[in-house]
Amino acid sequence: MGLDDRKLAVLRAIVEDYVSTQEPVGSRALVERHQLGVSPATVRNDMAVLEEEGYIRQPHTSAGRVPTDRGYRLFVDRLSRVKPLSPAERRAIERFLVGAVDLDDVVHRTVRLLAQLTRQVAVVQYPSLARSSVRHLELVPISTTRLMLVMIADTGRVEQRLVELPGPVPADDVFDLRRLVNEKLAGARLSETPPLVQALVEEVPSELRPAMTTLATVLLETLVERHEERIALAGTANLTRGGLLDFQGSLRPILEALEEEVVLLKLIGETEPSTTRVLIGDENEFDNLRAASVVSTGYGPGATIVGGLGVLGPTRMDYPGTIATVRAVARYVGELLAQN
Amino acid sequence: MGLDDRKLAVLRAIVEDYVSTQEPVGSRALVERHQLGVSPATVRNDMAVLEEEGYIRQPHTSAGRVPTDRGYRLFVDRLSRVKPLSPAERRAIERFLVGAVDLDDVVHRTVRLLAQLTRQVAVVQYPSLARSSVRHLELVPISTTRLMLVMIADTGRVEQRLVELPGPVPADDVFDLRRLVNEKLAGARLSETPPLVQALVEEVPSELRPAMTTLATVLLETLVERHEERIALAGTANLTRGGLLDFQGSLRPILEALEEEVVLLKLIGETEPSTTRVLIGDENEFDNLRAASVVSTGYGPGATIVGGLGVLGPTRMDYPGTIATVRAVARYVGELLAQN
DNA sequence: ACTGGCACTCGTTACAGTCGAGTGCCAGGA
DNA sequence: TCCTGGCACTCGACTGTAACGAGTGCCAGT
Repeated sequence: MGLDDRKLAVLRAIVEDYVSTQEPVGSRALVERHQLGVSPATVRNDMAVLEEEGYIRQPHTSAGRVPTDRGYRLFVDRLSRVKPLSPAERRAIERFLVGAVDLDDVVHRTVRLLAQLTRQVAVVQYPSLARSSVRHLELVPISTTRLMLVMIADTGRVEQRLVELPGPVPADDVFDLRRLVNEKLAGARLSETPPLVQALVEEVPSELRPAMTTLATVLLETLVERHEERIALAGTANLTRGGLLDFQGSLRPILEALEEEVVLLKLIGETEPSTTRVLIGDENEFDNLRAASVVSTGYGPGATIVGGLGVLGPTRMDYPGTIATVRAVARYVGELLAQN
Repeated sequence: MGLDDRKLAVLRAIVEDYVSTQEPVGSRALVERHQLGVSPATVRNDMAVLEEEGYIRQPHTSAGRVPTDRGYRLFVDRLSRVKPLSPAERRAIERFLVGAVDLDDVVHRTVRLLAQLTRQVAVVQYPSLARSSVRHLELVPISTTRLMLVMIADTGRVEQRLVELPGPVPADDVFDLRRLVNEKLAGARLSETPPLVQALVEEVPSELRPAMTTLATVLLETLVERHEERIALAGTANLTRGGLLDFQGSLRPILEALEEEVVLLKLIGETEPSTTRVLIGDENEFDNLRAASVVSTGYGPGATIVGGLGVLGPTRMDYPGTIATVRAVARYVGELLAQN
């Protein structure tokens, strides 16, 4: 059980070397590249203990050692030192994000930036509707029996839906509907709208009742149930970095997982606020992603969190660097959002 | 030069066999699996000619033959028979597309459907703004100096942009701006708006002039220059089908190309109307896609074309089947759009 | 508690040999 | 003239063997 300082140092050295060389690391190489102050034989003894405890393993009998998921976990929790961003990286972040023109633009730039800086697959969740408030609802007549409903949230998100009315509704009535809906809902948190919408249907003058009823249905669907979350993805080509060694030879399961919004949301959807979350290997719940790690965090204007972002890569990844980058990008995006 | 009927039949047989088995096909196997009515030796002579003409080649001296890009081209142009969709496929298409609730939904369902049916990477271009008309422009005040501009196109697309006004504009003025802008632009084709916007700025009452000027800038940017085209993608996991044999061992270049919207647009952006376009191997202009083929076509309500869709896969693909599917899906989507 | 030394394991590489699919070519026949 | 059977040849795929070497575990010595 007892892992003295040197054993921890050995584990750290193994992780660092393996991450950078991608090859199992042996005892001799270790003492050469790090100042451990002991001989290879001693290191071997330490390694035997580390292996017994499940922190490292040998791919085959006569090979060096490789960290296990558990080893990475220990490394991340206790051994990694914060790696400050290089000035070049800071500059890249700033340069990349100025000039963003609307929310879509911000999200797209962010996700590309993250992919580029970390050289991994980047995922950015649009500001969650659940955490947004209604800024304005617009009703645009398409024909006498059709409306386009446009919802603008305070986070900048815009959602639209076609509303098929039960019968023709004159322009004046549409005007009234718009006013009523906005009076009641503007400023409300999305998550609090259902009772308000319900109340609306009941309060509305009887001639507007049928139209309002269908409108309410669509509203609830749009605001609460459907779509809800959107996601942007970039850098899938980075999966091919490191040949086929990572991901045990097949990108198939990874690519499949990346196509599922639900999966991505679970991965980067923020849970505890403002912490950076690291999921290593089989710590995440999806079989397809057993060979991958995810580093994610929440972002938002000021202290509030409106969405998550993160990256996905091989378990053999540069955790300190990636964590630093993810955090930095999240902070910058938050500042950017605060300006709007 | 002269390719008699039998030689063409041989080529067709080679393509069909290679597509289904993924292995170089030899003369004996050919006569066994197809009723060519001649001996292997004869087929070998024909093969020699086909090879000389560049339609097939041998991976190595003692192997069977494999079609070249040129061979596929000839096959697609002259040898493939139309493959009718199976009833199951027809049903899948219908089932998949009913219940789509707005444009985003239509596009997403379509792209997933295409990927699923063809088992390849599917790409769907949103209805091109260039081919859309303005249905309505909405101005939503965010603060006294900020507006959210929302443009709704007749194709269902909705674009939004934040407008930073040069100074505070009272609500009444916003109201006027909205009316003016809609009077002038509603119904106009997007491509025809620039002069109209220009005229607007000049005609507007002087107290609205500064606001209208910035608004005009943003309008032009939104309507004509920026974003312009959007794209949906699905089925990247299908790239891993067929092991690493397709795409000469590395998905890297393919994945990189798929991340570039510009590339995708060039590939599936429709050129001549209503034709199905097939780009085989190096016929397309991107080095990264030398090992891939693209089947694409335009779609739109009725006879007009508003966007493109298609699939990307290995040159060794089932062209007749893929072409049939792409066409069918495009037709259904067109019908769906016509209903709105 | 650490170290040098040593036997051992086992994946990697190189090389030789066999097998067999597939070819090109030629001489003979319809 | 065109097709066919036959035959020698090529060359990749596979198999078996041997040498190599990185790395280990263990033990005796300091």
